[in-house]
Amino acid sequence: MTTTPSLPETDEPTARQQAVLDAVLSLMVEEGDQLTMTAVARRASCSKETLYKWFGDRDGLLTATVRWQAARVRAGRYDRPTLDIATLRDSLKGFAATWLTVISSPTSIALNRLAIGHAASRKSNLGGIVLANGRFAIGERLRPVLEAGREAGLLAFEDSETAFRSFFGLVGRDVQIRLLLGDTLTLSRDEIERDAARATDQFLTLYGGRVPPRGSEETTRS
Amino acid sequence: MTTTPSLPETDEPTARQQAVLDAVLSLMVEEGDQLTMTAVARRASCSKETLYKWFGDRDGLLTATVRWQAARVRAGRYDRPTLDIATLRDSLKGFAATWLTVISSPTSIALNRLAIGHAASRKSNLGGIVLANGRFAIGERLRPVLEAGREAGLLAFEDSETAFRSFFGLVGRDVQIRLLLGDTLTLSRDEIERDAARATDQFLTLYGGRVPPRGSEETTRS
DNA sequence: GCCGAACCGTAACGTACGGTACGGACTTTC
DNA sequence: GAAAGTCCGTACCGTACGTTACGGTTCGGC
Repeated sequence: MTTTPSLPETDEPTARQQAVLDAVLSLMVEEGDQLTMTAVARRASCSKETLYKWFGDRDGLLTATVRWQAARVRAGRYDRPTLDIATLRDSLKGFAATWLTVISSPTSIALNRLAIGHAASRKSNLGGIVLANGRFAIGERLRPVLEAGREAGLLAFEDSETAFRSFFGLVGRDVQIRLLLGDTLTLSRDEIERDAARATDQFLTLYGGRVPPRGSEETTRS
Repeated sequence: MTTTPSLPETDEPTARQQAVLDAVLSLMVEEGDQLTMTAVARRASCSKETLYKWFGDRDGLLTATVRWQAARVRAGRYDRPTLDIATLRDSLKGFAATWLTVISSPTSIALNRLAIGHAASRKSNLGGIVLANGRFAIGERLRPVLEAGREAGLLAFEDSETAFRSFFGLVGRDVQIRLLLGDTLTLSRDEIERDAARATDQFLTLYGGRVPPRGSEETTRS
């Protein structure tokens, strides 16, 4: 309690601090459980005293790590959706592929495992942070796309949130829970592209509006 | 290492041992993280020595608990599917409702959190056991239903596993990951019924065979 | 050249918890 | 009715790890 931690909430960590957080991430991916303060200090070539001065305590370090990774993932940006079906399909497919890539990455798996483990106890809701920057962030970013699609008559739904949740399910299916539980399941670039296309076509079949999804093509097959 | 644990793999635990395992489950749900051997002994009114004699070590106790809960869930049984669309729809809807009920139960949440936490380290794959008795078990039980539906011309797909994964996604959507991460999300009996019906109708829209899903009804709405 | 701040490496402390040992009580067996 | 077995309650041990403290080094400012 000598000094207040220098990362209260919002301000960007310094380059050195970012290096420490990257060390936490790499250690989390490689060692999984053994994420001890001593190991972090050794990997990051810094002293434990510095860790405590910067991040307060272990939870502070983990929280900063989650925020740091979230900020990195948030980097991607998406255009304003236009009004034709091809662009809409491309936007959805891009979202799906990005999402699959994220949830199947070792970093995401390790991070979600950590947050889920912490959600079991009460303190320091890493789970809430991960939810806000993962599931809910992508929902918010996809919403304008869906609503633009509806205004253009390409989609039909009452609640964009409900529609998104179906899309979410069609894209992710059982992938995330299987990976979190340790199933050895590798998604190649091609598989991700194919799954994204299939999920998008299925979503358009279910929620397509007055305009038929695409000519006379059938859409349920991959 | 004085005595070999009396629950090697297969045989049913005694009534007293079942009471201990139930104590573990209740403790897991209530206290989440603080699942210590001392706490289990106190809750179950038994000695730690007895715990170690019966279950070997902590992992043995947790493994036995997972198996015990799995055996309890597996109790449900399903009829041979018949050939008309109404029965198929009822079977699918029943599966969906059961699955939603299971994954939203506090016991399942606590158990999956524990298994996911353990999947991070190497030893003792609780994750594998949970996967085998959860995700994969329900897949195996649903497969004959799907294939009977295909043989009757009510469903069209190449791979039943692929079809099931889409059904799985339409049913579960983001529910499980949100609950695991600590989102406060309560599913009432009515909501589960409605979600199960919606997912089933959507699945039949995507994978319905030569016979149209049902008369002239639309199926994307809940 | 000197001072202080920042930081590294490491040793030390306190605690929590998995695992073990032991005494006492109750039940079963002969 | 005593010996043996089972199990409860509790004290104890060893270790791992979060947290703190301290000496030594580097570096910018004067």
